[in-house]
Amino acid sequence: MKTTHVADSVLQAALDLFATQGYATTSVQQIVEAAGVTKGAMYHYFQSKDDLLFAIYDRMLSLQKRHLEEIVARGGATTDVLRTVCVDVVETSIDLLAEGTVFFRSMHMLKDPRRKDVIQRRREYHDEFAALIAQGQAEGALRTDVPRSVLIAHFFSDVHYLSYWYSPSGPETKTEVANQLTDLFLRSITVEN
Amino acid sequence: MKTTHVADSVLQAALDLFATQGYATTSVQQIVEAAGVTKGAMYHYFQSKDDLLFAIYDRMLSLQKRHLEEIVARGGATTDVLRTVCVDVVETSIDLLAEGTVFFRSMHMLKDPRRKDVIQRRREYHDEFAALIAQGQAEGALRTDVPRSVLIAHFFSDVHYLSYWYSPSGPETKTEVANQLTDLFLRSITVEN
DNA sequence: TCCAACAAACCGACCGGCCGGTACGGCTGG
DNA sequence: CCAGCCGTACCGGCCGGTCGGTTTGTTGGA
Repeated sequence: MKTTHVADSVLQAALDLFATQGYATTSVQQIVEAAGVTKGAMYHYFQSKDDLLFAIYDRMLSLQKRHLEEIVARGGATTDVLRTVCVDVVETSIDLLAEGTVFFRSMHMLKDPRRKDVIQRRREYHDEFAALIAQGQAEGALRTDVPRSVLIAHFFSDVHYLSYWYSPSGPETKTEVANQLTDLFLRSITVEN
Repeated sequence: MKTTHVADSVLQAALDLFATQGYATTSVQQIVEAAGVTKGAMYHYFQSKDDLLFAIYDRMLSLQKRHLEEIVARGGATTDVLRTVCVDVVETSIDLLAEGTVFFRSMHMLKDPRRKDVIQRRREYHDEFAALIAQGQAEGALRTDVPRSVLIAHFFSDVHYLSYWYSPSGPETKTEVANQLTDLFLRSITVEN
């Protein structure tokens, strides 16, 4: 436990600073000062500044994927599963608001082997969601007159945009927003009665 | 015309590089080399690297605002105006895809007097859109059981996300996508029959 | 129980390199 | 001949990363 204290506080400081100032404009010196450690200590646990960014992404992607798979594994009617997934994705994204901010803003800064890795895992996540939509379409519950890729982009756009407008101290709780956005999304992609 | 040739090519090069590499990781040297001019020439027309970023934002915001006001001034039934606005915003955003990428990714890099200015103009734009939604609600055409701020975020999220997935060389034309996204949005915010 | 021996954790001064910006001089069209 | 236009060489500063050395912890043999 004691061993990872330095690494943890560095990661937290990096996350905060990256989210507020951006990755490129945050110096390693700022990070270690905010974390209360020295550069030497930091470079003992991380190989590069890039490592910090990747660690943030890694944690977020792992958590999101785990959530998605747990819900899908639980089973149920397709539309119910889809609704549960949507609500959970929004709620999780609100929990990880800072990570999301950094993710979308600074992904292009990752060096190449790791950037490819992140893109691939993100794609897998998208594909799993796409499979749910496809299943709903096959069952006749979801509309097919709009390309599936557009439907998916339409959903993830909401998730993506959260960090640009949602504030935990605002009028709505994360659960309310999650249900509202999910409702708007499902209403738009369900076949007319 | 000749006078602005240097300024134009610098701006174009800056836009391309900012969109692909990010603002902070693009050096002034790269920009002037890509534009085929020298640093001295560039600094004759721009005061700082910041100027380039602001010029890009300024052009985009002006164009978007002009479009919105023209459509609103043209008048008509509220829901028709709203549809026209939505389609136009998406189409315009696709035309300015690179600008959008830079905007959302690098806005936090703008120095403060100008950042405030950009945020303010963006807010005015949002407010004008919000007024349209409010009018639709007052007429009973749009639902009121979801906070208006959420409805608005729901729309702008689509616009925002375009630069992350849409490609002009992809299967769908900008007009198709504009109509599809507008349709999804309006369907979700219209009152049930 | 104590100490030698070693490893891991950590420190912080330092480095090469690049970056935004400037100084200044020459060119050139009117 | 002058005023704007542009080229070039250069600067101070900061940044990511390193490296030799010190401290702290741990192990094992007598």
